[in-house]
Parts: sequence; C-alpha cells; structure tokens
Amino acid sequence: MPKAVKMRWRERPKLQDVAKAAGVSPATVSRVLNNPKIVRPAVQQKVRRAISSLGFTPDAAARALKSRKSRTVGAVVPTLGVAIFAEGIGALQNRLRDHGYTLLIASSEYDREKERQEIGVLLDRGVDGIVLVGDRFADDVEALARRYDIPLLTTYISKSSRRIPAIGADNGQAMREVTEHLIELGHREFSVVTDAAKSNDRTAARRDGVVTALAAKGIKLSPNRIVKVPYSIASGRAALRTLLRTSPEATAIVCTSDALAIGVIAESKTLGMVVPRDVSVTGCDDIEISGHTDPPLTTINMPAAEIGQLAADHLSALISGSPVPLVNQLPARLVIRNSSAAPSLR
Amino acid sequence: MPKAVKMRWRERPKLQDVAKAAGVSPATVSRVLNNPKIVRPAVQQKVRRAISSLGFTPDAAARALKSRKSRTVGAVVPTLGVAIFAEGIGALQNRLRDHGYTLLIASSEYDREKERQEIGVLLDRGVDGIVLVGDRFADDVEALARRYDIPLLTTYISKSSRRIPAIGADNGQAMREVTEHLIELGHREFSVVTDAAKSNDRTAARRDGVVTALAAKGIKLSPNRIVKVPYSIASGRAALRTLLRTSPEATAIVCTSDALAIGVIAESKTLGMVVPRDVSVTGCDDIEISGHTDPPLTTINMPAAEIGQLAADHLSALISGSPVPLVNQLPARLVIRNSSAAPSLR
DNA sequence: TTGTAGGCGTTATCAC
DNA sequence: GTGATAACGCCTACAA
Repeated sequence: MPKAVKMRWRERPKLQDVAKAAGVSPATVSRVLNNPKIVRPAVQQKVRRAISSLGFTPDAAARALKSRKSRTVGAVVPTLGVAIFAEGIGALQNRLRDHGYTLLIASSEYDREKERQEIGVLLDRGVDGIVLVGDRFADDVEALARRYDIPLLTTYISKSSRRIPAIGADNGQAMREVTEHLIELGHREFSVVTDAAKSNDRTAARRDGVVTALAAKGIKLSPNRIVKVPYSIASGRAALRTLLRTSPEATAIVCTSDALAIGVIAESKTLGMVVPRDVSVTGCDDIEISGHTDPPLTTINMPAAEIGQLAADHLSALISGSPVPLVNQLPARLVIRNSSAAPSLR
Repeated sequence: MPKAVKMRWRERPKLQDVAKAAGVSPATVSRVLNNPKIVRPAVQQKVRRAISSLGFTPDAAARALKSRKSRTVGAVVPTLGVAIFAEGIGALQNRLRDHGYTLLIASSEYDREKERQEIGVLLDRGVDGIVLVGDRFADDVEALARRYDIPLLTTYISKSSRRIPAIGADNGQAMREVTEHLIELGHREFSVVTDAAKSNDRTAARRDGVVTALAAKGIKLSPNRIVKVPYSIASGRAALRTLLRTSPEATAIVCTSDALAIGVIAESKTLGMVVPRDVSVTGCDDIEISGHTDPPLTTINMPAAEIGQLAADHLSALISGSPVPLVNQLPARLVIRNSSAAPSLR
C-alpha cells in the first residue's frame, strides 16, 4: 500500500522533469509559469510543450510553502441553509475562480465563538484572504488577521464599524423604505417579526430601521409589538399567532426577513385571514419564492449575487495590494407586490 | 512593504522555536503534534506548554508538502442556488470539520466540462478527497483521481454505475412512490414537469420512475405529456400554461422537483384553478417552503443533511484507507400533504 | 536571458 | 523514547 502510493507519486512529474524534458533549467520553467514575459518566446515554446506533454501541474503545497500564497480564500457564513447566503457564496465562488482562487468555506451557525474558531482554522490553512458576514465578529479577529498579514472583508452590510471594507446594502435604510411605504399606504399600527439570533447585526439594523422610520412620523412601537423568533418559516407562523394575541390591532406586520414573512402569510391563511385585506405583511431579502407566494410578497431586494461578486473582486484586489473603498453600498430596491395595501376600515 | 511582511513572518513561531523553548528536538515537537502516544507524558507537557505560550500553529503548506496530505477535501456541486445542494454542502462542511478537514468548494453549473475542470483544480490544490454529485461526470475523472491517488465519492444517488461509493436516495423509487400514491387516489391521466439540464442523472432517474410506475399499471405517458423546462419556480409556472394547452385532460401533474411544483401551484392559482380539486400536484425534495405553500405540497423528502453528513464520514474513512460500501441508500419518505387528492368527476 | 544553489517549515528515517 | 538529518517541490537571489 505505501509502495503503491509511492509509485503514484513517482508518476507525477515535477518541475525538474519538465526542465529536463525541455532542456532548460528548473528556474526557467518556474519563470514561464510565474513570469513568462522575462523568458524568450522560443524557450517558452519548448517549455510549454514539455509541460503539456508531461501533463505537469505545479504542486500547490510546495508553491504555497515557498511563496507564502495559497491562492485560496476563506469565507465564514452563519449558515448555508439560508438562501441569501447560499446564493452569495455561489456567486463569490464563481467569481473567485475567475481570479484564480479557490474558496474554503466554513460556517458559524450564528455563534460568535465558533466564528472565531473557524477564522482561526482558515488562517492556519493559509488562506490569502477572508470574507466575513456582518460586523460582530470577535474582537481579536482583526489582530489575528493582521498577524497573518491577510486582508479581511465583510459582507451583507454597507459599512463596518471596524476598519475593514464592507460590501452590501444598508439594512436600516432598506427597512425604513418598506416602513415608509406602509405608512404612505395609511398604516399607523405596526408589529414587527424579527429573528432572535445574537450577534446578528443585520437583523438589529433592520429592526432599528423600522423603529426609526416610525418615530420619524411620530409613531411609537411598544416592545410587545416586536416578537423575536428563530429564523424559519415555521417561526413566522408562530409569531403571527403570538401577535394576534398580544396586539391584534396592528394593520401591518413588518418582518425582517422573507422567511418569516412567508410564515406569517402562510399562517394567516390557515387562520382564515386575508392578506393584505386584514393585514399587510412585508419581508426583506427577496428570495426566489417571494414573487410566487399568495399574495406575492412586498419586500426589499438584497443583491446577494452582486455582493458575492464584488467581494471576490475587492478581496483579490486587496490581496494584490490594491486599496478598495471601505464603504460599498449596493442598492436595495423596494419591491412592491400584493402583500401590502391600504389598511381596511374596521 | 516586503519588509513589513517579513517582519510579520518572523513573528510567527515555527516548530523549531517551540523545540528550542521546550528544550527538545524539532522531531519531538512534531511527534507530540502527530503521534503523541509515542512520547513520554512529562515531555509532552513541556512541549504543549511551549506551544501554547508561543501561540504556535503548524504551517499547513509545509505540512502538506512533506506529508502529502492537505487535510482538505473538495466538493463540486451543480450550483449552490438550489436549496437541496446548499443544505447538503452545509452539512458536509460541518461534519468534515469534526473530522479535521476543511472544505474547498466548486460548482459546475450543470456543465460536464466545467465539472471536469473544477475537479482538476481541486486535485491540483491537493485535496485529500472529492465529493461529487451524481454519476455523469466526464469519463477521465476516475483515472485522474486515481493518478492523484485520492478517493472519490458521489452523492444524491444511491448507487453509481462507476466504481465509486454513492450516498443518497433512490430517485427512481422516490418518484415511483409519489406516482403510485396518485394512482391509488384514482388518477389515470398524468403530466410530468421536469428540468431540462443535460447530464442530470437524478432528474432522468426521477422521470423514469414516473414512467415505470405508470407502465406497471398499464398507463402510458405520451411524450407531449412531459414538459422540460429550466430549474426554477418561474419555469414551473410556464410549464403549467404549456400543459393546459397541450394536455388539459391530465388530473395529476408530477414534478421532478419542489421548485417546479411550487411554480405549478402558484400559476394554477393565478389562472383561477384550485389545487387539488382541479389538479393534483406533487414535487420532490421537500424543501422548507414545501410544507407552507397553499396547499402544502405532497412530495418526497430528500435527506440532504444526512447525505452531507454521511458523505463526510465515508470520505474521511476512505482517506484513511478504510473501505466503505459502494451503495448507500438513504430512505426517501413520501410526505403526503394537501396538493394531492382524488380526481374530481368531470 | 538563463543557470546554480539554498531554503521555505515540516515530517520521516535513521541511529542512539 | 529522543535527537540529528535529509528530503518534500518549488521559488528567487545571485551569478554567469
């Protein structure tokens, strides 16, 4: 068995074999690989021919050891089970590939300590950069990254209170927009359904956005009008039942994510209510299903794919030493569908 | 700038620094790291103390170069935009972490050639194993993996026609079950909505399952009863409109995925039809939303999380040389909800 | 423009 | 059980 392994490895050509086959020095081969312009075309030809005829591919580990660059970047997301993150990661990965990077992925499960650990693992793996979500990572993360001398980038927020570049929409403004939309429709009695995850600054910002928009119009939101539940459709359903008990007078229910809003709509149907006649419901994210619920959901479009792409572009810029803006606010469009309407007279 | 970098690297302790601090040889430090049981407890103490006081972590690249193991595995999925894959990858990643592996991820966008390329990239990155989806990867993939001497594993199918272990449900049987369920309800006129992706053996198997189940009861499915569309909710909507034109007599529409079924249900509502009174609709996958549509969707539960977990367990077993079964059929449960019912008399 | 040589940080093969 | 020593495969001054 160990013998077989060794045999296999002997079969794999190394840079030196290419050199021999091409009749040049190893250094020259390395040069055509990393800095072709400084080697004469004729020689390049020979070398490239040898490379492809031997089927040579450079050993990543050896390269990384010598160059201190792994051509690898890491990402830590709360979870891949949430569509908006999965989509962003997909876009990030695709774009990173174009830049020649491979993506290492880790998840924090919304746990700050686990997030810190995963970042540590990625750092130890030698990633050239790390993409984070949000702003509430552990305090020592920046120092850690600095120690490894690699750039950090955060996403799904438009600016960070730390010193790292952020790419995303303004969550607070997004929710202010939906809220204002509802106010314009004539609503005055609001409830909010939001997820309870600690260390989720996006959700917190969204909540604040609602409160701010309401306050600007002199509308108060008492604490019992805000219900915090886990992030899931089922939770949204439960939240509606709670709200109907504690504040049935609300004519609009603002949810901080589409999943929750979809739960609210589903439950309202179960309870025999009609959206938006009996109550208006809004979400945030604009996931695929949101345009196809009954009624279709009024929400805010979060540009997950753009976030992922831009993150890839900016991170690879940072890795190669180019500066990028600290604030990258992508537009979050209000998408008005039929789950919101003027409150009906009671 | 290069100076700064060097400074940073000088700060990072290496194994030799630990050795010096602990008053032992580098070899011993390496041993407590990789094979602690062969070193005396007292010495271990010293070394461990030195390790943590210096904050030493081994350099992954150097390790990989010398040991020919990167403690990294790769996965190639069609896309992360499909919930069922995102969920599986999330579970895979979480479990791999417990085994000490980090996950490198790539996507094929349902393109066989791109899949082959991505596999090549992962191989060159030095992954210790690769997780694939389905069975239709390019022919040379196995030879390639053999050349690198790393194990392959495929998922979302219960057995592979290649020689590699597979983990998943039996897609054909799954669809036979839903189909039989509909037949038992009294349906005799069927239509099928399926996605068009080439090289998607899961979808093909699902289609075949429907045809087989129908044939067993002497029911024929003419080609115009099968509509192939892209994978999306919007496509499902379009498919229903097509079917209403070409075969309005069908009382049951079997979809090969939940996304398509949800589209069919959404469009039926738009067109003023009532599911399941006017038509029964079924899906396959059982994604989160499927329990909350109106009506809730009858479907087949695909155990994505279990697939991911088991894939992690089996792949790490394979990497360490333990054999695993080639066939791993996970149960795919029929979930009967309200989108299916007996056909109404016409 | 190209070749030579040394070392990146770790593991593994020897002796002791 | 522990310590020297030689690689692992590639990159990069430096020399030619």
